[in-house]
Amino acid sequence: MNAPILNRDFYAAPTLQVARALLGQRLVRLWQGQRLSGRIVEVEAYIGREDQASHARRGRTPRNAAMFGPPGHAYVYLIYGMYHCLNLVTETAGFPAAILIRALEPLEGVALMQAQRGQAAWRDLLRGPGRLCQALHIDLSLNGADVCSPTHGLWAEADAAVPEDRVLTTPRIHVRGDAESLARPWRFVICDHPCVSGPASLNHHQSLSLSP
DNA sequence: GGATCGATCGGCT
DNA sequence: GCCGATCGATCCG
Repeated sequence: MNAPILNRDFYAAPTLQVARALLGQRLVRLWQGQRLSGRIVEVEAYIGREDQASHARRGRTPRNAAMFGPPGHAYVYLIYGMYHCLNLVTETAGFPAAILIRALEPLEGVALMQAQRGQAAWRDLLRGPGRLCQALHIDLSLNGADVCSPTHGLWAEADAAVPEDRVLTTPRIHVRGDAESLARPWRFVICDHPCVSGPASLNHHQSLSLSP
């Protein structure tokens, strides 16, 4: 009696809405018959060709083709020659949009994931887009995989809802682009969650020091 | 064909 | 905070 797998309609919606709705849901990887999973605590949206921080800014290429495909599929790419990043494709075929999964709170298969990640501490196990792909055995073989069915061993399940006052939006981190793209608050995190990979709360000291 | 670069991470100063 | 690892995709000529 597992929770239902999030379906195509869930992903075939405005990307910012999907990004917000993914917080709190459970990302599941079936690996050699074992469930590895974590709660989604940090995501980033990449929307359209006008988004200068998106891989789709220069149009469709072999690497980013999945972003232009139908919703509810994975877009996985290799970065810095050593890590992978997982995105979930949104909206409609032909329009490039996806959500980068940046961090998870470990739930199931913790010992197996730790074995895969050099016995990383619980808090660091899935904290970061490269780390979570390593722990969940996600690589280029999953690029384009349908995540609306259990077929490829990767999907998201309905789980705990996150109340509005627990959600923080910030600009995306570690990205390049024009000032407009960099300013967009398209990063969504669960406020103050220990497994978030970047700023997880508004910094009161900074706010105070910036005030006259 | 060759040069450059990156939605990262871990180790070190 | 800074630096190097490491390699496929992309861009330039």
